[in-house]
Amino acid sequence: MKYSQHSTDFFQLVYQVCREIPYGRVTSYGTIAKYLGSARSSRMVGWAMNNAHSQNPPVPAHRVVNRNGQLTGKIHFANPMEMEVLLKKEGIEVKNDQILNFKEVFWNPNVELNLEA
DNA sequence: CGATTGACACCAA
DNA sequence: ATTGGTGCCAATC
Repeated sequence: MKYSQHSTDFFQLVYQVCREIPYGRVTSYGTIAKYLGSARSSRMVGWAMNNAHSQNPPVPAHRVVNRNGQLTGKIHFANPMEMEVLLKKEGIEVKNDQILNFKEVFWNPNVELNLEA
């Protein structure tokens, strides 16, 4: 059932941004929300991820963590441990559900996408 | 339409 | 520094 798959949907925007995340990079919910114009909708972003797995091209939700760089959403993955594995495969150091070099791999769409534009 | 939810973020104690 | 509570926005039931 296609609930709201219009391109204007907030969710779609979230998914789109998530797919924009470069390999080996991660970002936070709040950052995405801010990029979309709703800085206070960080929770919405996380919720959007709830349907991320239902999207046709599954969004790399494993590259999205909270502002602490903590893998809070790993539990929502089919295999929670897969999130860590995926991140590690991308060169991201994950220890105890915490991205060690979070600051290094952090990707800021507000900045990078603007520079690219 | 009203109430609840949700993978967060921020402020206060 | 750590813990707890509140706020926010949109979607879902």
